[in-house]
Order: sequence, then C-alpha cells, then structure tokens
Amino acid sequence: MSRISLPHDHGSDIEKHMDSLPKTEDFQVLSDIFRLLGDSSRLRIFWILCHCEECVINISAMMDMSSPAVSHHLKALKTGRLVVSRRDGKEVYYKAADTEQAALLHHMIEELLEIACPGSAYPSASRPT
Amino acid sequence: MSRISLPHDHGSDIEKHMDSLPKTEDFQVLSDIFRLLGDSSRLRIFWILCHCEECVINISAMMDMSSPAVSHHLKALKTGRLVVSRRDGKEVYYKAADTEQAALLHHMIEELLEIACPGSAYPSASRPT
DNA sequence: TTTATAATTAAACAGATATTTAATTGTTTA
DNA sequence: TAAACAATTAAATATCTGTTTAATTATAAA
Repeated sequence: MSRISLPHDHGSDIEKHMDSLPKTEDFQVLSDIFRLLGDSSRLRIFWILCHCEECVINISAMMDMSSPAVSHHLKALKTGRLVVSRRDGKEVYYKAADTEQAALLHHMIEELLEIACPGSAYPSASRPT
Repeated sequence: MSRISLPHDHGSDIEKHMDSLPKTEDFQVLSDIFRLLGDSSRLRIFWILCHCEECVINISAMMDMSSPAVSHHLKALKTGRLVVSRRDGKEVYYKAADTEQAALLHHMIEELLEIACPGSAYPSASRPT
C-alpha cells in the first residue's frame, strides 16, 4: 500500500483515489481529443460529418468559411482519427470515422446540447419529453 | 420546407440534416466546455475534483505544479461552472460541481479513458507490478 | 496539351493561452 | 499588534492556434 504525503492532511480518502489516478500521458491523450472539439468551427464540422458525408467546398459553404480554413480543421480532425476521407474524382469526401471513439463523442455532443442548450437541438424534430 | 443551395449537389440528404443543425451560438457554448478539458493539467485537476474535495496546495502537490498555475486553472473551471469552492479557515476547498453537466463530463472522461487508453484507468483493479 | 475546378500546403499574422515570478488579499495564530 | 500561511491576482513572457492570402498539387474536361 503506497503512502502519498501531501502538505495538508484533512482526513480525506485521497490516497485511495490517487492509487487509481490515470497516468499523465493518458490525460494528455484525452485532452488532445477534447481540444479537437474545443474550437466551435471544428466542433460544428465534426457534427456535420457525423450526420452526412460531404466534400470540402460544400462544408465550406455550410460553414461560411474559406476552404483553406476548413481544410486546416479537417486535417486536424483526421490526424485525431475523428474523421476519414476518400477521393472521388476532383473531390474529397469527409465523414465521421466509424469508431467507438467517434461514436462516443458524437453521442456526448448531442447529450451536452440538450443539457447546456435546451430547446436548441432539433427544433423542428421531436419534442423533448 | 427550406431549400439550401450548395455549390455541389450529389444526391445527399444534407438539407434534412441542415434543418436540425444547432445554432452557431450553441456550438460556441459546447466548444467552450470542451476547451476547458482540452488542457491536460486542467483535465487532470477536474478528474481529481470529481473524486475528492481538496485544498489548493494539496492539488498543487498532486499536480506537481505551482499554486498560481493551479489557481489559474481552478478559476477557469469555476467560471465554466464545472467546479465549486468553499473557504474553511485559511484554505479554499474545491470539488466538482453537483450538476448534470459535470456528471456527464466526468462519465465521459471515464468512458474515453477506457476506449482511448485501455488498461490504464484503475490499474489497481488489474494489478500491474 | 491547356484550362478549369477541387483541395491542400506554406507563409504570415493576429489573438489566445499556460506558466512563471512578484505583489496582494484574506485568515489564523503567536 | 505582528508574523506566518493559503490563495489569488498582476505583469511579463513564450508558445500555441486559427485565419488569411498566395502558391502548389491533383484530377477532369476542353
């Protein structure tokens, strides 16, 4: 049983939790994922690509953004393995990656939208119960 | 039924999804939340405060970080309503906010840890040497 | 081939951000 | 009161990041 000495000892159960504290590198891996979604443009692009597959100029049009800016974000999302791409002729189509990670993040975004922005998500569709 | 004109029309069902696309401001609200967790130090602090209540110098010791730096992150987390604080004598104790939002984020962090960093979370359960 | 379109990359810049050191505020104790 | 301790705030700095404009690569059509 490891004993961790801290400056102050109020009778907390901290050592118990410190034993299960994930490694520093793991927090780095996770924060890298969160940082990808920490930009509103990139988050919006990811949301779109969770719902359909689209080429860059259409994404640019939807985002009202230059294609170099969109391309920049797509590269970041792709490097982070949140989206995948395929070329068809002159166009490159992007969509959310078919992975557990991407699915979890998408699900969480929808949940957070309901909690943090009530009444906003799916205004035309199903009414919240 | 609104019609959205895009540069390219491959037969996608994009208009359907565009109808339910959340507002730009909502993506801003969400990305602000994600950005809070997009720094490994802040993410680690939040994780700790999801598991126990601690004073600043103990958090600093656990993080191996200066107290001004920790205080800086705590202020950001508090402004984002992810943590709360109370003063007791000379010390100020912080813990995760008792809100649906904080609970959802905590739950998601644990899930992401399992997916993205398998075998890392809760090593005491799997007994590494 | 030349021309046009789609996408990426490069360079530059402005704005944001994390950390450090120093100064300050708040609380307890001697 | 003064001194010590806990925490925050301020100023400074170095780094990172998102966007723009310009240049480049890739594919298709003329």
